[in-house]
Amino acid sequence: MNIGKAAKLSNLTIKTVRYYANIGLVKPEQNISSGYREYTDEEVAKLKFIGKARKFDFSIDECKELLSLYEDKNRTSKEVKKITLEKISQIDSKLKDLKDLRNELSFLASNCHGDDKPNCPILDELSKN
Amino acid sequence: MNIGKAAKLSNLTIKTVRYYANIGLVKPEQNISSGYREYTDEEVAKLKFIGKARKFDFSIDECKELLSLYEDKNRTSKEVKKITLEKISQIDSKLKDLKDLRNELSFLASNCHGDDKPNCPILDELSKN
DNA sequence: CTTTACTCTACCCTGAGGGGAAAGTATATA
DNA sequence: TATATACTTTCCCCTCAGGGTAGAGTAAAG
Repeated sequence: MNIGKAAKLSNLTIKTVRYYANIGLVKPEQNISSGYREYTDEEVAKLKFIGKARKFDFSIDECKELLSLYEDKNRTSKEVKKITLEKISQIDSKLKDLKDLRNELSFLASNCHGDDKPNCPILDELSKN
Repeated sequence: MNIGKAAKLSNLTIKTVRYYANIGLVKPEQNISSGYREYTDEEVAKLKFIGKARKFDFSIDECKELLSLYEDKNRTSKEVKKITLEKISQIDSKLKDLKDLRNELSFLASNCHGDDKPNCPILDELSKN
Protein backbone atom coordinates (compact mmCIF):
# COMPACT_ATOMS: atom_id res chain seq x y z
CA MET A 1 0.00 0.00 0.00
CA ASN A 2 1.05 3.62 -0.46
CA ILE A 3 2.28 5.89 2.29
CA GLY A 4 -1.09 7.62 2.77
CA LYS A 5 -2.86 4.42 3.66
CA ALA A 6 0.02 3.23 5.84
CA ALA A 7 -0.11 6.53 7.69
CA LYS A 8 -3.85 6.28 8.19
CA LEU A 9 -3.70 2.70 9.41
CA SER A 10 -0.90 3.47 11.86
CA ASN A 11 -2.42 6.75 13.03
CA LEU A 12 0.71 8.67 12.13
CA THR A 13 1.14 11.61 9.78
CA ILE A 14 2.63 11.08 6.35
CA LYS A 15 5.51 13.33 7.40
CA THR A 16 6.25 11.12 10.35
CA VAL A 17 6.12 7.91 8.33
CA ARG A 18 8.39 9.41 5.68
CA TYR A 19 10.75 10.58 8.42
CA TYR A 20 10.93 7.06 9.86
CA ALA A 21 11.79 5.79 6.38
CA ASN A 22 14.52 8.39 5.97
CA ILE A 23 16.21 7.54 9.26
CA GLY A 24 15.95 3.84 8.51
CA LEU A 25 13.52 3.00 11.28
CA VAL A 26 10.87 1.50 9.00
CA LYS A 27 12.22 1.34 5.48
CA PRO A 28 9.77 0.06 2.85
CA GLU A 29 10.52 -0.98 -0.69
CA GLN A 30 10.27 1.81 -3.20
CA ASN A 31 8.58 1.26 -6.55
CA ILE A 32 11.26 1.69 -9.19
CA SER A 33 9.17 3.40 -11.84
CA SER A 34 7.07 5.70 -9.67
CA GLY A 35 9.38 6.16 -6.69
CA TYR A 36 6.38 5.60 -4.39
CA ARG A 37 7.06 3.83 -1.11
CA GLU A 38 5.20 0.53 -0.80
CA TYR A 39 4.28 -0.59 2.69
CA THR A 40 3.48 -4.14 3.74
CA ASP A 41 1.14 -5.08 6.57
CA GLU A 42 4.14 -6.00 8.66
CA GLU A 43 5.65 -2.56 8.20
CA VAL A 44 2.38 -0.99 9.22
CA ALA A 45 2.46 -3.14 12.35
CA LYS A 46 5.93 -1.77 13.10
CA LEU A 47 4.69 1.78 12.58
CA LYS A 48 1.87 1.14 15.05
CA PHE A 49 4.34 -0.33 17.49
CA ILE A 50 6.52 2.75 17.25
CA GLY A 51 3.54 5.05 17.54
CA LYS A 52 2.59 3.42 20.81
CA ALA A 53 6.12 3.46 22.14
CA ARG A 54 6.41 7.16 21.27
CA LYS A 55 3.24 7.82 23.25
CA PHE A 56 4.96 6.08 26.13
CA ASP A 57 7.62 8.74 25.82
CA PHE A 58 10.32 6.50 24.39
CA SER A 59 12.78 8.39 22.19
CA ILE A 60 13.39 7.39 18.61
CA ASP A 61 16.60 5.66 19.65
CA GLU A 62 14.77 3.75 22.35
CA CYS A 63 12.09 2.84 19.83
CA LYS A 64 14.79 1.50 17.57
CA GLU A 65 16.05 -0.65 20.41
CA LEU A 66 12.58 -1.86 21.38
CA LEU A 67 11.81 -2.60 17.76
CA SER A 68 14.87 -4.78 17.36
CA LEU A 69 13.90 -6.65 20.53
CA TYR A 70 10.38 -6.95 19.16
CA GLU A 71 11.72 -8.50 15.98
CA ASP A 72 14.12 -10.83 17.74
CA LYS A 73 12.37 -14.07 18.59
CA ASN A 74 15.18 -15.03 20.94
CA ARG A 75 15.23 -11.90 23.05
CA THR A 76 14.49 -12.20 26.73
CA SER A 77 11.92 -10.18 28.61
CA LYS A 78 14.76 -9.07 30.89
CA GLU A 79 16.12 -6.77 28.19
CA VAL A 80 12.79 -5.11 27.58
CA LYS A 81 12.06 -4.69 31.27
CA LYS A 82 15.45 -3.02 31.75
CA ILE A 83 14.70 -0.31 29.18
CA THR A 84 11.27 0.22 30.67
CA LEU A 85 12.58 0.57 34.20
CA GLU A 86 15.15 3.09 33.00
CA LYS A 87 12.40 5.07 31.36
CA ILE A 88 10.39 5.02 34.58
CA SER A 89 13.37 6.31 36.48
CA GLN A 90 13.83 9.14 33.98
CA ILE A 91 10.19 10.04 34.46
CA ASP A 92 10.60 10.00 38.23
CA SER A 93 13.47 12.42 37.98
CA LYS A 94 11.46 14.75 35.78
CA LEU A 95 8.54 14.49 38.20
CA LYS A 96 10.72 15.51 41.10
CA ASP A 97 12.09 18.55 39.27
CA LEU A 98 8.64 19.66 38.24
CA LYS A 99 7.23 19.23 41.73
CA ASP A 100 10.04 21.26 43.27
CA LEU A 101 9.50 23.95 40.69
CA ARG A 102 5.80 24.00 41.31
CA ASN A 103 6.32 24.36 45.05
CA GLU A 104 8.61 27.34 44.63
CA LEU A 105 6.37 29.11 42.15
CA SER A 106 3.30 28.39 44.19
CA PHE A 107 4.97 29.78 47.29
CA LEU A 108 5.85 32.96 45.44
CA ALA A 109 2.37 33.31 43.99
CA SER A 110 0.71 32.81 47.33
CA ASN A 111 2.78 35.61 48.80
CA CYS A 112 1.84 38.00 46.01
CA HIS A 113 -1.30 39.98 46.61
CA GLY A 114 -1.98 40.24 42.90
CA ASP A 115 -3.59 43.62 43.27
CA ASP A 116 -3.08 46.98 41.57
CA LYS A 117 -0.09 47.93 43.69
CA PRO A 118 3.42 47.66 42.33
CA ASN A 119 4.82 45.68 45.27
CA CYS A 120 5.49 42.14 44.02
CA PRO A 121 7.39 39.40 45.86
CA ILE A 122 7.68 37.37 42.65
CA LEU A 123 9.74 40.02 40.89
CA ASP A 124 11.58 40.66 44.15
CA GLU A 125 12.70 37.06 44.19
CA LEU A 126 13.72 37.13 40.53
CA SER A 127 15.81 40.24 41.03
CA LYS A 128 17.41 39.12 44.28
CA ASN A 129 21.16 38.76 44.25
CA MET B 1 32.76 45.29 31.23
CA ASN B 2 33.30 42.69 28.51
CA ILE B 3 31.06 39.72 27.84
CA GLY B 4 33.26 37.27 29.72
CA LYS B 5 32.92 39.12 32.99
CA ALA B 6 29.22 39.75 32.45
CA ALA B 7 28.72 36.03 31.85
CA LYS B 8 30.67 35.13 34.97
CA LEU B 9 28.78 37.60 37.16
CA SER B 10 25.42 36.44 35.89
CA ASN B 11 26.29 32.73 35.99
CA LEU B 12 25.46 32.29 32.34
CA THR B 13 27.62 31.03 29.51
CA ILE B 14 29.09 33.47 27.04
CA LYS B 15 27.10 31.74 24.33
CA THR B 16 23.90 32.38 26.22
CA VAL B 17 24.69 36.04 26.88
CA ARG B 18 25.56 36.57 23.24
CA TYR B 19 22.36 34.82 22.24
CA TYR B 20 20.33 37.16 24.44
CA ALA B 21 22.06 40.11 22.77
CA ASN B 22 21.26 38.73 19.32
CA ILE B 23 17.57 38.27 20.02
CA GLY B 24 17.37 41.71 21.62
CA LEU B 25 16.65 40.51 25.14
CA VAL B 26 19.63 42.26 26.75
CA LYS B 27 21.35 44.38 24.13
CA PRO B 28 24.52 46.15 25.32
CA GLU B 29 26.40 48.95 23.59
CA GLN B 30 29.10 47.73 21.27
CA ASN B 31 32.51 49.42 21.20
CA ILE B 32 32.88 50.97 17.77
CA SER B 33 36.59 50.33 17.28
CA SER B 34 36.86 46.85 18.76
CA GLY B 35 33.34 45.56 18.21
CA TYR B 36 33.36 44.19 21.78
CA ARG B 37 30.08 44.27 23.66
CA GLU B 38 30.19 46.47 26.74
CA TYR B 39 27.93 45.50 29.62
CA THR B 40 26.80 47.79 32.41
CA ASP B 41 25.93 46.66 35.94
CA GLU B 42 22.29 47.14 35.14
CA GLU B 43 22.51 44.82 32.16
CA VAL B 44 24.21 42.22 34.32
CA ALA B 45 21.31 42.55 36.78
CA LYS B 46 18.91 41.87 33.92
CA LEU B 47 20.94 38.84 32.90
CA LYS B 48 20.73 37.50 36.44
CA PHE B 49 17.02 38.17 36.49
CA ILE B 50 16.57 36.19 33.28
CA GLY B 51 18.80 33.40 34.53
CA LYS B 52 16.58 32.98 37.57
CA ALA B 53 13.38 33.15 35.56
CA ARG B 54 14.73 30.50 33.16
CA LYS B 55 15.42 28.24 36.12
CA PHE B 56 11.78 28.72 37.04
CA ASP B 57 11.00 27.26 33.64
CA PHE B 58 9.81 30.50 32.06
CA SER B 59 10.35 30.56 28.30
CA ILE B 60 12.39 33.27 26.63
CA ASP B 61 9.17 35.00 25.56
CA GLU B 62 7.86 34.87 29.11
CA CYS B 63 11.18 36.22 30.35
CA LYS B 64 10.81 39.09 27.92
CA GLU B 65 7.41 39.82 29.37
CA LEU B 66 8.57 39.53 32.97
CA LEU B 67 11.55 41.75 32.19
CA SER B 68 9.38 44.49 30.79
CA LEU B 69 7.19 44.29 33.89
CA TYR B 70 10.34 44.35 36.00
CA GLU B 71 11.45 47.53 34.26
CA ASP B 72 8.04 49.20 34.45
CA LYS B 73 7.72 51.11 37.71
CA ASN B 74 3.97 51.44 37.19
CA ARG B 75 3.18 47.77 36.67
CA THR B 76 0.87 46.08 39.10
CA SER B 77 1.58 42.85 40.93
CA LYS B 78 -1.62 41.50 39.35
CA GLU B 79 0.09 41.22 35.96
CA VAL B 80 3.04 39.31 37.33
CA LYS B 81 0.88 36.97 39.38
CA LYS B 82 -1.20 36.16 36.33
CA ILE B 83 1.84 34.97 34.36
CA THR B 84 3.05 32.95 37.33
CA LEU B 85 -0.30 31.24 37.85
CA GLU B 86 -0.42 30.35 34.17
CA LYS B 87 3.02 28.81 34.47
CA ILE B 88 1.90 26.81 37.50
CA SER B 89 -1.06 25.51 35.58
CA GLN B 90 1.19 24.48 32.69
CA ILE B 91 3.34 22.61 35.16
CA ASP B 92 0.30 20.91 36.66
CA SER B 93 -0.72 19.70 33.25
CA LYS B 94 2.75 18.33 32.57
CA LEU B 95 2.73 16.66 35.98
CA LYS B 96 -0.54 14.92 35.24
CA ASP B 97 0.68 13.59 31.90
CA LEU B 98 3.89 12.31 33.44
CA LYS B 99 2.08 10.65 36.32
CA ASP B 100 -0.32 8.88 33.97
CA LEU B 101 2.58 7.73 31.87
CA ARG B 102 4.45 6.47 34.88
CA ASN B 103 1.44 4.50 36.05
CA GLU B 104 1.03 2.77 32.72
CA LEU B 105 4.69 1.91 32.36
CA SER B 106 4.94 0.78 35.93
CA PHE B 107 1.92 -1.47 35.47
CA LEU B 108 3.51 -3.03 32.40
CA ALA B 109 6.86 -3.48 34.11
CA SER B 110 5.31 -5.11 37.15
CA ASN B 111 3.58 -7.65 34.94
CA CYS B 112 6.82 -8.51 33.16
CA HIS B 113 8.84 -11.24 34.77
CA GLY B 114 12.07 -9.84 33.42
CA ASP B 115 13.63 -13.25 33.14
CA ASP B 116 15.37 -15.11 30.33
CA LYS B 117 12.16 -16.21 28.65
CA PRO B 118 10.87 -14.46 25.55
CA ASN B 119 7.36 -13.89 26.89
CA CYS B 120 7.00 -10.15 27.53
CA PRO B 121 3.79 -8.24 28.33
CA ILE B 122 5.48 -4.92 27.60
CA LEU B 123 6.13 -5.79 23.97
CA ASP B 124 2.71 -7.45 23.83
CA GLU B 125 1.11 -4.17 24.79
CA LEU B 126 3.18 -2.20 22.30
CA SER B 127 2.24 -4.53 19.46
CA LYS B 128 -1.43 -4.79 20.36
CA ASN B 129 -3.89 -3.52 17.74
C1' DC C 1 -8.13 14.27 -22.02
C1' DT C 2 -8.64 16.67 -17.99
C1' DT C 3 -9.28 17.08 -13.24
C1' DT C 4 -8.34 15.66 -8.78
C1' DA C 5 -5.80 13.17 -5.46
C1' DC C 6 -1.67 11.43 -4.21
C1' DT C 7 3.38 11.22 -3.76
C1' DC C 8 8.18 12.55 -4.45
C1' DT C 9 12.50 15.41 -3.14
C1' DA C 10 14.40 19.51 -1.33
C1' DC C 11 14.50 23.35 1.44
C1' DC C 12 13.78 26.11 5.67
C1' DC C 13 11.64 26.28 10.52
C1' DT C 14 10.90 25.17 15.48
C1' DG C 15 13.73 26.40 21.28
C1' DA C 16 17.49 27.68 23.47
C1' DG C 17 21.45 27.66 22.89
C1' DG C 18 26.39 24.38 22.09
C1' DG C 19 30.64 23.53 19.38
C1' DG C 20 34.08 24.98 16.62
C1' DA C 21 36.64 27.69 12.88
C1' DA C 22 38.91 31.71 11.33
C1' DA C 23 40.04 36.22 12.24
C1' DG C 24 40.56 40.33 14.94
C1' DT C 25 41.68 42.71 19.64
C1' DA C 26 43.71 43.38 24.27
C1' DT C 27 46.95 42.55 27.71
C1' DA C 28 51.06 40.63 29.94
C1' DT C 29 55.67 39.25 29.57
C1' DA C 30 60.46 38.91 27.65
C1' DT D 1 59.10 46.35 20.56
C1' DA D 2 57.92 41.70 19.65
C1' DT D 3 55.61 37.87 20.96
C1' DA D 4 52.61 34.86 23.61
C1' DT D 5 48.35 34.28 25.70
C1' DA D 6 43.67 35.40 26.61
C1' DC D 7 39.66 37.30 25.03
C1' DT D 8 36.14 38.49 21.62
C1' DT D 9 33.90 38.73 17.08
C1' DT D 10 31.00 36.69 13.21
C1' DC D 11 29.69 32.64 10.69
C1' DC D 12 28.15 28.13 10.09
C1' DC D 13 26.40 23.65 11.39
C1' DC D 14 24.14 20.71 15.16
C1' DT D 15 20.57 19.23 18.50
C1' DC D 16 14.90 16.43 18.46
C1' DA D 17 11.16 14.87 16.01
C1' DG D 18 9.13 16.10 12.82
C1' DG D 19 5.91 20.54 10.37
C1' DG D 20 5.21 23.58 6.36
C1' DT D 21 5.62 24.66 1.78
C1' DA D 22 7.16 24.60 -3.26
C1' DG D 23 7.60 22.50 -7.49
C1' DA D 24 7.30 18.51 -10.02
C1' DG D 25 5.96 13.92 -11.09
C1' DT D 26 2.36 9.88 -10.84
C1' DA D 27 -2.18 7.52 -10.39
C1' DA D 28 -6.92 7.10 -10.57
C1' DA D 29 -11.53 8.84 -11.72
C1' DG D 30 -14.73 11.18 -14.67
